[in-house]
Amino acid sequence: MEVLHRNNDIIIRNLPDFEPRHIFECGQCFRWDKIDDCTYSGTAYSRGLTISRRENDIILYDTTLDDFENIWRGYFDLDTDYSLIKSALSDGGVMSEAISAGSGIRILRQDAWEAIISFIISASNNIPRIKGIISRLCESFGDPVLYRGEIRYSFPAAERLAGLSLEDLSVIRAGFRDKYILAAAKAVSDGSLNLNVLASMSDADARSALMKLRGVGEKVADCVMLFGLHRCSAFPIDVWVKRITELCFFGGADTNRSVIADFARDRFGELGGFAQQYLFYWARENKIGT
DNA sequence: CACCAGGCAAGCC
DNA sequence: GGCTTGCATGGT
Repeated sequence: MEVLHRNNDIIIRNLPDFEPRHIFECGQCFRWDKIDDCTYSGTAYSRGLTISRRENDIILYDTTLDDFENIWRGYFDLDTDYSLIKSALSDGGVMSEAISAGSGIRILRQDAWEAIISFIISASNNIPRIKGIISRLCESFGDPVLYRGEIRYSFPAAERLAGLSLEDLSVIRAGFRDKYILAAAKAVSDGSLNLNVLASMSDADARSALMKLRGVGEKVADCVMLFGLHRCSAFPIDVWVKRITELCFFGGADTNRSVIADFARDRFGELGGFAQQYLFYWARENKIGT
């Protein structure tokens, strides 16, 4: 991986296993929008960015070497070798098919607080609407962020949301999830859920600490584990993953989520989260079960 | 225009 | 413990 800094752009030469469409359309994040087939633009860690693939190069537009090293290098998980992960998960069967479909997926290292709120909002919701609610949340309560002459908004801090009333929050139209958002904000801002401590906990302890929050069950907790804490053994089982695993590994039979979770732990182990993302992307791309 | 969405909590047995 | 039901809102 060779990193060049030209004008205001960062160019990464010959970066394999990186496809913006796969990364941003696999359901892990909600603040990136498609510009064209190879280009997405979004906001993370209070920074705007447009990122594009040109052949084997990745271009990060209008950013700095400091932000690349301090934010984007980690955010895009650039120091992880996805070729190793993919070959370990390949089975010559359905996993190889799924990996082939989403070969450029990477698991973003997102902010834990943003992941908590984003996946509380995701419950019984569809992706376009989740994005809309989060967008209104940031525009209403985040801080302005300037990028390429455009005003964007940071993800609002827990302390900011903790001071709101349900009526204040009603502008984002989150439905029944509004009270969960406020309760989580209060828990984080008053220290009853300390995110620094959470990051240092064992997987089991972190998961059960998350599940003490209202609106956080097993699936949402696993999404926060995987996307917000980068605990890569987590295997969130949503409707898509349930359908695709039943179809591929249980002969299409309706299967209890705890049975699927046990299967995933045995089959994928520490790579469960990667397997889940390839399966999720593949299932959605092929509209499995719809 | 019904149906359902990257579920969860509460209430039941 | 496992199974049902209500939940706010709007995308398809």
